[in-house]
Amino acid sequence: MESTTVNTFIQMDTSSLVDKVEANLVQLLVDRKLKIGDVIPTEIDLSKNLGVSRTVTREALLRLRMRGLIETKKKKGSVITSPDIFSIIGKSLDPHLLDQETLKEIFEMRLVLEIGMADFLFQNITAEHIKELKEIVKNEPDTSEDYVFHIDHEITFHGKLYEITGNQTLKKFQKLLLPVFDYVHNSGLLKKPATIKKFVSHKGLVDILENGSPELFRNAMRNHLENHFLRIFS
Amino acid sequence: MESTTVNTFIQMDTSSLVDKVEANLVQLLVDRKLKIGDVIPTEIDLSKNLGVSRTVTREALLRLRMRGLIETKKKKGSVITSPDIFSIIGKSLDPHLLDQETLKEIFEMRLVLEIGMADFLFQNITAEHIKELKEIVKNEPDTSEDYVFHIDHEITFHGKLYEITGNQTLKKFQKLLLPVFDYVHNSGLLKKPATIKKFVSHKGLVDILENGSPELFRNAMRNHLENHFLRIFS
DNA sequence: TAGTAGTATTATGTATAACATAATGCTAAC
DNA sequence: GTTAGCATTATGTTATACATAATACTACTA
Repeated sequence: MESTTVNTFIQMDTSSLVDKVEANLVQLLVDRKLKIGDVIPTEIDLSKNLGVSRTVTREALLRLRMRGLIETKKKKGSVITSPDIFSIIGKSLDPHLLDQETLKEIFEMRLVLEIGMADFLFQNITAEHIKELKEIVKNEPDTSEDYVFHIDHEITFHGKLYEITGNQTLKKFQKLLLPVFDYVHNSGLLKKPATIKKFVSHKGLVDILENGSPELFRNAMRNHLENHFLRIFS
Repeated sequence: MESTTVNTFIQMDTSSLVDKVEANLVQLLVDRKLKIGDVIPTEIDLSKNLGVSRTVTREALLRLRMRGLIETKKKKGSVITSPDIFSIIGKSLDPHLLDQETLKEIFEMRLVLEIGMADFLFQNITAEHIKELKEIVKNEPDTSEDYVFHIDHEITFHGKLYEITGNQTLKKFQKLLLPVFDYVHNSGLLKKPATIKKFVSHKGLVDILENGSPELFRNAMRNHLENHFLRIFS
């Protein structure tokens, strides 16, 4: 708690006009006064009704557009759209601009996700899924020796796992982070393959999915991913 | 593959001037021509050098600002900042604008994360952490009967767990999703508490962290969170 | 009458100029 | 040496005009 005297001060409203207009428009969406598919008035109409210049209106609309709340077409004006956070983020997530520490942590996060997924996998998996997974890993070498990670193959396999969980948001999240993984794989951050005594391959994972338990799967996945992981930082 | 005739057509460049300027500036960042902390020229200087109007430059800068790549101060101009994806997302993540299915999936995602965290928790946890956790759960009732979830208490406890992992990105991600949880808790989406035979309390979790194993913790956490989870959808 | 070329209309995209405002630095008075 | 007050500067905001692309409309031709 601060001194009572200080607390009597009123916080100034330092927000700009654009801030206010933006908040105003978002509030309209939240209140469902405007629903998905609705077209919103033209910049000029909005400006008149809000009592601000067209410039300000434009900047506010630009922000909404960047947030994925509207789409703007020439002539027809803007229409409300359902925001897909992850695709929005994806557009402005440039791995080149992340520092090494963050990249490492994102890799860790992937590890956490794929270990934590186990229960959902076993809960949702079907014979059909198993079949598809087997198809994916068919041409993969059996042992870990001189096994070269092919990033595309990696993505296909692990992407399938995310898909099996049935959780669209999770899947989108993975898709979002793909460029990051891709970047790490292609940018010399990876060291020589670390040799782990007993490396679990994709085939091994599929086998466990078919015959094993969530517990077994978690350990196997940890082993599998740690092999990647250890390659990033000495 | 399409017909060869069609392929001979050259894709038109439909991007707007603002698009180009934005890409141009981002490229500068990526190429490390501009580093974190650097101040970038004034809008007027940029406009002159790029050969576009101040309007265009402003819009491009606004986009960079929304992407968290720069911060703008009056008078001093803009400075390059290290982008914090999650705080950016947070600003444009409004639970009110998400549909029920997505909300449910985000809750599932939390479950996945907190189960998957187990290994990292046991790897990083110290006696000091245990002490702090015990302090947090001190005033909590022992059994599950008529136990009322206090959202603040929830956040404190689970937030601490994220913190213990030592993964800043993970922690930020949790912080990002907090408004979503808060919204769900306060918006009537939650049904009556589901009665699970053997409910694991926060105290139970701390106990396992002190004396148990990752395996035990995962099962306990699953049990613990499912109690929340079952309250969302009938 | 149907179909198309050409024109009009309209709303966003871009440019320019001017003033408002806030943060910073400078100067002079005490 | 401190501070009030002014000057400076770069962003914030307004206003106006024109460019451009998408749509709607019109009239002409087969």
